[in-house]
Amino acid sequence: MDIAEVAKVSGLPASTLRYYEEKGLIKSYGRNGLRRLFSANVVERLALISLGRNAGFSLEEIYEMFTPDGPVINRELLLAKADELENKIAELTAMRDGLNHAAVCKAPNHFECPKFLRFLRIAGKNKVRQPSKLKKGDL
Amino acid sequence: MDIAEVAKVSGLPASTLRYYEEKGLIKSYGRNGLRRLFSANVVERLALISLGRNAGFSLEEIYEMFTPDGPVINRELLLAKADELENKIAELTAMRDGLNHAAVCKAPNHFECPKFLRFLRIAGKNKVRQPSKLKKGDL
DNA sequence: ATAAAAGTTCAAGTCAACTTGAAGTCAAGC
DNA sequence: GCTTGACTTCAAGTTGACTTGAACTTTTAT
Repeated sequence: MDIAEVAKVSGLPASTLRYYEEKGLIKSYGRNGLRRLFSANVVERLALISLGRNAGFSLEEIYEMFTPDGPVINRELLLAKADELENKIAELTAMRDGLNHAAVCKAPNHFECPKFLRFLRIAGKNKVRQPSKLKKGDL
Repeated sequence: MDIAEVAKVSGLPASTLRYYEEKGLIKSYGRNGLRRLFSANVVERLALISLGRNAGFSLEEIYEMFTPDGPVINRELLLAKADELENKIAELTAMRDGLNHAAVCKAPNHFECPKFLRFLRIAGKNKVRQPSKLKKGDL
């Protein structure tokens, strides 16, 4: 497939595909003249990347998950990431419940609603790192 | 509370608190000389902001969720956001399962493992917008 | 054979969400 | 009452993830 076709089926702009290739997240198997040639499985790989991005992982983290770390497969890493997701799922669930409640709650201000505060507290129990970077003693 | 105390209990740097105030996400009730004074409830508000950020919402989206939209409370918006979360939860769950499986899978390459591909496909069913912006026909 | 369409590189630009630095102001403890 | 350290503003810098533009090369359709 050429880059335009990959762009079409993946929904990602060609510029993004070049960028991902540069970062080592996908690769082309060769060239037709100057033009990159991609094999079909790149599409699944891209789906996985999008999934990871959507889940809040950085491109670098995703790269690490893809890459066998030395001779051993990165079993530990994958399990750790699965665990991160587990925590995040719990958080999102609490937030979803909080929002659904807030939408119908009669309290003048959600911070005065005990139910709402309870969801907040549940969410707070799973201290998950922030999306981007966080330094020193944050949270 | 002064800014240092809020920083301490929230875990966020003072610079972030000033930034959030500038963006209208939190407010100080007054000043002691130049110094901002915050009431205690700002801490819960910050927890909610962090939760939202962690869930992948932008500061602007979070601001909108906080702000009653005209005379009517933003019921629709909150329910829509809850729904977004619902989709995201499904995606994260599929990804978590995929990772847990990949960690123990014997297949030489996950893209050849039918189980793994199934998780990918499940995740793909819920088309959720990307974390940042996405244009035209993406995904 | 040739011109348009599509691809290429590389440098620079953009955007959100902060952080950092310089220069100044105050309040509190001694 | 004076220093010191915590705070202030404002402008500029940073990072990740891309996007855009200019200048150029091919492929492909006519």
